[in-house]
Amino acid sequence: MATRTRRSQRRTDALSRERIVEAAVELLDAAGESGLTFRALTERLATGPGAIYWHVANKDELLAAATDAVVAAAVAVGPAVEAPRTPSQGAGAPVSPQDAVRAVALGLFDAIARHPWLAAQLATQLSRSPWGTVTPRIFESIGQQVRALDVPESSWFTVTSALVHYVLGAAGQNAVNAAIGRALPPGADRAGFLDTVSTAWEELDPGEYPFTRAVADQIRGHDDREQFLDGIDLVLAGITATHHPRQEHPDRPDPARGPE
Amino acid sequence: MATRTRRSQRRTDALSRERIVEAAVELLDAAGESGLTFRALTERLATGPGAIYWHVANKDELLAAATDAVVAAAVAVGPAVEAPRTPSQGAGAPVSPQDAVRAVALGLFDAIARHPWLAAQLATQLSRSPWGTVTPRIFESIGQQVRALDVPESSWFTVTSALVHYVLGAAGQNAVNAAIGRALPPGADRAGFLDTVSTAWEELDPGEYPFTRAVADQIRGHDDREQFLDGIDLVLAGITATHHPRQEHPDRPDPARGPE
DNA sequence: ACCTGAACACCGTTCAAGT
DNA sequence: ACCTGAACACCGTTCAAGT
Repeated sequence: MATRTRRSQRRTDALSRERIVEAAVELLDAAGESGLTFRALTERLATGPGAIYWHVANKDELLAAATDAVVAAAVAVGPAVEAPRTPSQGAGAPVSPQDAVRAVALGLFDAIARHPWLAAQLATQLSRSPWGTVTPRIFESIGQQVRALDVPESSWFTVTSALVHYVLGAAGQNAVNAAIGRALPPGADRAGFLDTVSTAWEELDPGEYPFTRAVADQIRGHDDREQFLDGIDLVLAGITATHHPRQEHPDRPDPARGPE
Repeated sequence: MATRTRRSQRRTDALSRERIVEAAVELLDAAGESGLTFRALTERLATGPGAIYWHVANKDELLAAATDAVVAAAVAVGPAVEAPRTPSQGAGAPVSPQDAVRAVALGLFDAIARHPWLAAQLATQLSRSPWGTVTPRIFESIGQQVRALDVPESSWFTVTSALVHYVLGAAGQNAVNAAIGRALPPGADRAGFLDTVSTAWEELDPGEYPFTRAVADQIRGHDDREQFLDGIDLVLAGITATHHPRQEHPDRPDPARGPE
């Protein structure tokens, strides 16, 4: 399971931005953000630092390129394992727009699970340059599904933003368990870890943390992906209740100006 | 507006973890994550690196402490400006649980707007140690409001997690505009910036980005906080539709095992 | 056009020594 | 118990020189 140093890699051909980014992703996967250094990179690519600087401007650009490459692959492929929740019917079977949203969301979720450094990197990247390639890529892949959701066009931006926000927040936070699972000693298992967190939460100060203590037990045996999808469904239900033509939502008087 | 080097600060008294964390936050606010170095810290505190290492273990711990301090202040105070959306009625006026959720969410939103480094730092912190102080702090402050939402206890964990995920994702992404507003040249204004992004999105490849191009115009004149609250309301509407006792949601057949 | 690799400025961290 | 500050290993980046 551990990716060993692959000396079998062809090292004869010329350097390229692509190969550099690929190596960067491998280093990030293997040892996290601190694992990506120009020293390690030059060693793996068998060159000097100057060669790398010929293809990328600096480390920030390299990190951005690595993030973009992983995100691009994630939204292109969709979720790694099972896609829609409906039973398998063969490829090309019609899926509901809701299932399509879930599939895209799971694709990003799984990407963060496979590349734990992605969570913090996405936050950094998005707040550094929203006009970069990463934001439109994610926005587009989710937005295309929103269009099929029968939501009025004036709400497209708001609704898509809400979904993107949820996905990024949830996927980021759930990088937790992926990272933990990797770091766990071979003896301990996932259930044991959840138990540890649950116990830690149960021991919080009762005056300050009454709610967290009360739900601490619900952590045990909970499934990341399942809860992630439950959250998506919550947002989808909210979209239906709020933006569906034939339905009113009685909860909020809408004091602010509506879109457009 | 720019925080100048405050030499007026009393520098006579002893160092403390508190003072170090405070200085760290100031450095982070002034120059971002790269602005926090032990060199800058020792200069500002007029000591040597050894003195700082007596109080904090290393830079990671210092970053975690700074993050926790800012989050603690944010969830304690609530939003910076206006709290509930209802017209002011004096302190202690009854607020709906929905408004309470919005207030807590806005508190975190505003904290990230004031401390742009917080977004990436939260992602890093949460994925590094979910059992740390930051996660329970956020979870508790939102969860206490969820309890008032009339949601069955078996759903507390799922519902609170969904809200937390949304808030972190949205607030993180919206650090964008705060950072931009700061970095903008004095001549350009916010509207001009939004116009730039909007235009950039409109120039994306039509084949690859049809949806993003279609909504690019909706970026112009959109308000961060307003959209953030719209997203919160979407989740709240979803909660009402899904978890409220007297209501069914027809959308999803719930194929997975329910909680508990 | 693309690559080499020594050199530079800067960083986090340590530790013997002081009070 | 708390602080000093020189020293160390390591990092991102540059640049004159090669092909």
